[in-house]
Amino acid sequence: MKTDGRLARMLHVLVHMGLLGGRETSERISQMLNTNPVVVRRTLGALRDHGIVESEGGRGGGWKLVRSLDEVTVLDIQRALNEGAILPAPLSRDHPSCPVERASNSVLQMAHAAAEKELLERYAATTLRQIAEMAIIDQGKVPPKLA
Amino acid sequence: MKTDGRLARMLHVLVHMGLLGGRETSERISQMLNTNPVVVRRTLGALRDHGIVESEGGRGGGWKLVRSLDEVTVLDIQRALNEGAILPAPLSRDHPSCPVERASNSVLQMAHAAAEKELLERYAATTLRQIAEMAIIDQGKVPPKLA
DNA sequence: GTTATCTGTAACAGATATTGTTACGGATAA
DNA sequence: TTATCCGTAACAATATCTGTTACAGATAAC
Repeated sequence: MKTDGRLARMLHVLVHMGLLGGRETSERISQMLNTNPVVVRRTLGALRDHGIVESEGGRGGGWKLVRSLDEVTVLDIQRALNEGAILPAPLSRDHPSCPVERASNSVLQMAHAAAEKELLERYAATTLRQIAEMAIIDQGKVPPKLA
Repeated sequence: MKTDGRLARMLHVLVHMGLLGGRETSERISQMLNTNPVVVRRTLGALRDHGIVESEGGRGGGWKLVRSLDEVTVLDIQRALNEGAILPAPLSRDHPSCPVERASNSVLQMAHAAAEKELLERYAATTLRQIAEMAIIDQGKVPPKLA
């Protein structure tokens, strides 16, 4: 299964934006993410539609985090990127009326629901501020002069 | 993200095979799964390599469940199909030395590990027998004459 | 008002993974 | 010897994210 790296990238860049405070162009952000400005505009566009960042065109324009780092959770970003289930159960639909298929699907459905609940709780409990603080501590652990 | 339907399909068909008791051809199994015999041979081949089913070629050949329904868990099937992580965290690798990227990845890694642990526990606690019993009860709930 | 910046989007190729098909070689029992 | 069946290669179809190029529209500087 291929992983979707947008959530990790958005967490990364939003924390940078929150720490820097000002407006950043998609060009600069694309350098932070080692990718293309269009990819940045495409993905940040979803966050703008959910009121997490704002964009401004023209000279001096760019992207800015609207809410405080304390007010944004990992779950907020996840929901902005994808409204559906995070861990959809991989069910089969070969013979929907077959009791065995239904029982198999039911088992998978319940297990995935429990896993998703665990994931959602942690996503909801983690703010961008906490990530920023982890990063600052990490930075202190490995001073440039010593590492 | 596209889902991988092999686990659900294998649970479905293994329960049928366990209840029927005998040997089934990939042609018949493909009808249970509403698909192609080659898909069946491909997927059941992975289970054979893990000692869950056996295959025999030639006339009268086919596939047979080697272990009892009580002895096979959902986790056994999952592991036979895919040895890797079930819920790999979608991390970014844009700037591996950036503390912010590392902190973001760390948060995602821990959350997914917790979710996967929950999922594994349920997979390990569910046997094919339990699925078979659920199917039988389900069948009783909706008698053909009434449904 | 012209120009240099920036965003918004369409369009298309590339990578990856499962699924569906066809084709054919090899093995086994009647 | 023949009718079955598995094993596997090969290829197209599908789906999703990603990377790129191209261009239209908006905005501030001059």
